[in-house]
Order: sequence, then structure tokens, then C-alpha cells
Amino acid sequence: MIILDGLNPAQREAVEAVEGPVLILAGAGSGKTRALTHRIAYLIEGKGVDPASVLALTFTNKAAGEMKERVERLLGRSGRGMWVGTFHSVCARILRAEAEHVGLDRNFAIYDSNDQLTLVRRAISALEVSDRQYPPAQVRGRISRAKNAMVGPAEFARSAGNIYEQTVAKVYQHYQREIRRSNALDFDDLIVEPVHLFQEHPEVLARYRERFRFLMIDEYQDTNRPQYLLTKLIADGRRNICCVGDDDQSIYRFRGADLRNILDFERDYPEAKVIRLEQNYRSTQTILDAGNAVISHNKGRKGKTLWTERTGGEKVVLFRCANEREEARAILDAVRTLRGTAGRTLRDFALLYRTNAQSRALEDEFRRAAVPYVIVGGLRFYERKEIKDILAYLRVAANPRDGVSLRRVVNVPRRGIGDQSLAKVEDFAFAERITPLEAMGRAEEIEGLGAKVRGAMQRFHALVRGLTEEKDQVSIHRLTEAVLEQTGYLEAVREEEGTVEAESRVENVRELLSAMEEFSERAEDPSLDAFLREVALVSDVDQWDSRADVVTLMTLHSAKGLEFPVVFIGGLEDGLFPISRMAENPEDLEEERRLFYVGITRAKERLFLSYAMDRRRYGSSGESHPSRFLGEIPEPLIERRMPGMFEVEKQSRVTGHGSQEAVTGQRTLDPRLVTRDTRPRSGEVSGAFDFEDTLPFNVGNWVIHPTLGRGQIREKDGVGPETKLTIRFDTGATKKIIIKYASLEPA
DNA sequence: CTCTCGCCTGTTTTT
DNA sequence: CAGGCGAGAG
Repeated sequence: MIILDGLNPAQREAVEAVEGPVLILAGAGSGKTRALTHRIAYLIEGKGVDPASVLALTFTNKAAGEMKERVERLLGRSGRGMWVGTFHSVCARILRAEAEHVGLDRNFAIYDSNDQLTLVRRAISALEVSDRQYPPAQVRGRISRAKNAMVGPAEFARSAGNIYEQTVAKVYQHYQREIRRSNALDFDDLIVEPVHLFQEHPEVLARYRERFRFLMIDEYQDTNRPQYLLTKLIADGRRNICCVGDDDQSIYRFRGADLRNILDFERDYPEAKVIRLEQNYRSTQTILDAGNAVISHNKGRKGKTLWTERTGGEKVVLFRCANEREEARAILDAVRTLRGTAGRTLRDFALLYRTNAQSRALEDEFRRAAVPYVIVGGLRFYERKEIKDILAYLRVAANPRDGVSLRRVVNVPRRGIGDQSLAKVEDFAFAERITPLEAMGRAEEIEGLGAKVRGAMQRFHALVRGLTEEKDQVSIHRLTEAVLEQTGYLEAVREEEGTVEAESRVENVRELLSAMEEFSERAEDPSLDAFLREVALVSDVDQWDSRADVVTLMTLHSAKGLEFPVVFIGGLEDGLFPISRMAENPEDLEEERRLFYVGITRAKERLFLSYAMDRRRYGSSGESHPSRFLGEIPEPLIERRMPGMFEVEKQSRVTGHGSQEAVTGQRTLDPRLVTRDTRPRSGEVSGAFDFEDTLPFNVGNWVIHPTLGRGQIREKDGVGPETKLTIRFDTGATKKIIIKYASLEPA
């Protein structure tokens, strides 16, 4: 059978074990997705299983999309009908279908962590609790943790031991009441509610068990308690559950992920078959050795050792840098040097870091050098102010009960409806048992409002009413244009700020409009409701386009599941990685180590690590020390370098005359011998060079891997991928340099 | 109700 | 150092 071809014995076993519980322990780069997709294909094609009875759960839309695509590639259209999606999107789908059992309207809103925070703040102020003693972010964290432990407000209140907890309990209660009144769910509810639904409605559960006879879960090590319960509830029907994961790559403990789910799989399913995928197809032996060595310092593991047939490989390069700026330059230099060698283009490079803030220094250098890059993560597109504003209008139109969104836009752009007036509206709404939006429609009846405010409220009410009526009649794109026109949003933005900021905002709104058009063309269900649901559940990595030829910058967390020929991991300093708060508790430290392991194992060919001896942390600078994790990599695997030292890779050659040795092949040059063009140029190779810096230099489209001393170009010969230069140095030596470089365009 | 200024606080990671 | 938030004035 074609589906079984090209699989190694372990993968094959994973594919063929379709009945009963199966745990696939899949090491990094071991062909996990391959095994999973082939397994699904085998089920459908080989075993004649109806695609509609297959449910595959992932953590990111990207992973889900990839899985779907690859199964379809194997099966053609016959894979249609299976459910492949993230936990969150599948749950949203189930809740929508079963809304009446949950006490929600089908068009419920999904609140992200920012919306949550707004709601927590409101609860705190409504309860007249001090937000200094109870920082909203912290309280939100407590509520989220409670939800992930399946503890509701009532139970939380019962078990609250001290004043602090009792107060949090009150906020939690208020929060939960408000979010329900808003016909909304937060990310945690999205998973928790289906669990409740299944627990309380056996007949509903039975329906889903009947439907999903084959359950597959990717990244099982990252499941939290509600996710675990959810899968267990469904799987306990037919017990055809296949979990794929790697305990060494569990990095979401802070989000409630519970490593015990994977470690105790065999206890939950005693008849389980456990399959280990240990052959790595991604990395060189050296990189794998480094990774294995690091992760072996962890205690709580299932234990497995990755191996590869690809022996050897370049050593792991470690840069010791004076500060973060020098670190950024060292990385930039390495990218420029390696670019073009071995056919590498910019998309082959990934710069990984522990915290988003670290991207700044890298960004500065790359921007200055005009090397194109993308940053994944940080502030997401859909979290930008202007985008959230527009979306909030749409969310209110879709779900008029959405209180958080209503508050967000009621006075944006300014309409003169402030907190005072809004409070009166809310009191009135509460007394009349109507929504605040409806209350605004009846502004005439509300006492103590000025005539102006009343008018503004009625106009606002009419605006939203109009949108609600139109929302299913016109495309989301048209609807959004209506919002922009009727609110004068863009004009207001332009007026408010200096043109620089404002223009980029306007630009972002345009981007939103085109994203909507794209959605309308692509989506099965192009409705506003569907769009809002998708938007609430996309992450930045989902949108990352691996085809663009640019360097990728992202956090180690975002990098999970991806691979790159060349990987840089920066900021390997104690206190930053591992982050100081995580270094105190052994379990947290192990998680940091797993994160490092994830980073290392993203690399296929080359791995560069770096640390700075002085790192600025909020403004002030401070002395840093190399990360303890560095000491866990065996010394023979490491090549230590100073920034500015670079390698002349095999394709570039410098031939010497006179006293200079020919430099061929790969070696490291003394930084003093290296140079940089100090003048701006535009394609013409000529003139004098100042050989005093320590970096390779650009001449037009070329990068010259430098030589020594000071000198001038005497001759040049050839254009295209190979140019010969003759340089006469001040020392009297003459050098011929052959430049071979496959730069694409002047960056 | 809006705006401005200045203080303060925080950087862990995200569906 | 930055962005967010509160206080106080117009």
C-alpha cells in the first residue's frame, strides 16, 4: 500500500495501530506529522473509515492546516469531512452547535486576554476593591488558573482560605456573571464549557462519541486539565485515541499544560500501545548531540534518545558578546556571510529569543543593514488599537450583548459619551433588565443626561442597529466600510495624531479590509460571525508565511513545530534564559531547559548561540553571566568565537599574493584582518576601501569577504556571480579577491 | 467631558 | 525606556 511506503518501522507501526489507545512519543524532527497524516490516510483509505468519524486536534491553526493539506495530498478529495482543528476552534464549533444546552446564543463572542483584563478591571472597580492590592493582571491569572483546574466561582469561594482569595473569589463571581451577560466566552471557557456540557448531558456526549470514533491529538504534552478531560470523555466510548507528543517539548506549563497527562497515559489507558519515534530526520549529529546532552539534565522524562543517520555537521558556534548590540551585529554578520552559501536564502534563517523584548536590538541592526526580516509575535495584527476598534464595532453588531466591545467603541471616535453618562445608562439597563445598548436607544427616559448626550446615544444606538440589520445582507467588507463611513473613524484618526502614526493606522485598516475580502473568497461560511470567530482564534504563527524570502525573528515558544537550516538563539544569559523567576523552582527550570531544547532542535544544519556580558534591562544596563544551560553542552561540540570573526565558507575564496597566505575552504579569520566598506555604494565596484572594521562589506550587490590592511581596488574583472578584484594594500601587498555571492537584490 | 502632563511600573512564554 | 494610567485643569 502506497500509504505505508517510505515509512520507517516505528512510523509504520504508528500508522497501522488504528484500534485502541496509542501513545506516540515523537522526538523532535522524527516525522511526527508524517506519521499522523499517514495514519489518518490509512484509516480512511486502508480501513474504509468514514472521514467524518475522524477528529484531529492540534494547538495551532497552522498545524491543523498543514495536517489537512497533507492528508488531502495523500487521499485527494476523499479526506473531506474529517474534523481537523485546534482545540479552541473545534470547541467553538461544538458550542455553537449546542448553544442551547450551554445557555448561550449561537453568535457568542470570544474574549481574548485583553478583553478579559478589561472585564476584570471593571469587576474590581464595581466591587470597590483596590486595584493596587489586587492587580487586575494577577487576578486574571488566578481566575484563569481556577478555570483550568475546573474550579467555578462558587467552589472557588468555598475553598478560599484567606482574605485575598475571598476577594479574588468575589471578582471571579462578578467576572463570570458579566461575561455570561455579554454572551461571551473567554479562551478558558471555550474548553471548559464543552467539558461541562458533556458531563451534564450524557445524550449529547453519546452523539459526539458516536460521531468521533477515531480521535487524534497532536502535542499532547501541552494539554491542560480541561483539554485532557475533553479528550478522555470523547475517547472513553470507542477508546480509539491516539496521542502524539514529546514530553521533552512541553513548554506551556504557565498556561496550565500538565505534563502528567502524557506521563500517565498508560495509567489512563492500561491497554495502550506505546510507540517511540526516535530517528531524527532534521538535524545534524552535532546539533542532536547538543540537544540530547542538554535535555538529559531533566529528571521528569519518559526518556528517549534521538539519533540520526546524518553523521557529523558543523560545530555549534557560540558568540560571546559585549552587549546586545554587538550580539545583534554578530548575528547579522553571520547571516550575511552564510547567505548565498550552500544555496541559502534569507528564509533559511531564524533568530530565536526568550522574550519578545529582545527582538528590538536585532530589528535595529537588520533594519539598518536593510536585510529584510519578519517578526512573528509581539503585538499581533488583530491586537492593534485601530483593528480592535473596528472589530469591536462589528462584534457589537454581531452580538449586541457584548459589553466589553460596546464600551470600547461607544466613545470612539469621540461622541461626548463619557464614563458618567455611561454609568447612568448601565444603571438604567440594569433596572429595566435590558442591554446597555437598548438603554441607549431609550436615552430620553434616562434621568440626568444632557440633551447632547442623549442625542449622541440615540445616534449611536441607531448606528449599531443599522449594522446589525445589515450584517447578513452585505459582505463583511462592505459592512466594515459602512462602519468607517458612518463613524468617520479614519478622519478622526488622522486628525488626532501626527501623520506618521496615523497613516500606518489607516494602512492597517486597509489591510483589515483586504484580509476580509480574502476571507470572503476563501471561507465556506463568509458570514460576519464566522469571520469574528476565526479572528479571535488565529495566532501570529498561523499567519507567518514561510515562502517570503526574509529572515524570521520569533520567540522560542512560537518556533515550536518549525524548522530552519540555520538557527540563532540569542540572550543565553542567566536571568534571561533561564529567566530568573524560573530558575528558583526545579520544575520551572526544567521547563526552561525544555524550551532551550526546543530551540536547539529547530536547527537542521547550523546552530549559533550567543550571550551578552552586559544587557540593558529596562533602561539601565547590567552585568550578565552566561546561561547555565551553555555548560550542559559538551565542550567538543562548541566552537567559541568573538563577534566579528566569521567564516569563509567553501564557495567564497580569497587568493593571496606576496606574503599573504591563501585562504581556502572554511576557517575563521582574525577579526583584525576583516574589513568593511565604509561608503554607501550603488553597484559600482571601484574606489578605495577602508579596511579597519571587522565586518564583511557590501559592494553593490556583492558581499566581499574581506582581507587585510588598507588598500585600493586596482582592477576588477567580471560581473555576475563571480567578480575578481585586485586590491593593492598600503603595505604594498597586492591581493586578488574572487567574490562569489548569490545575493538577490540590493536589500 | 477631554486633554495633558508626569509618574510609575514592568519583561516570560500564548490558544 | 516605553507605554499605560491617574490626577488635575480647561
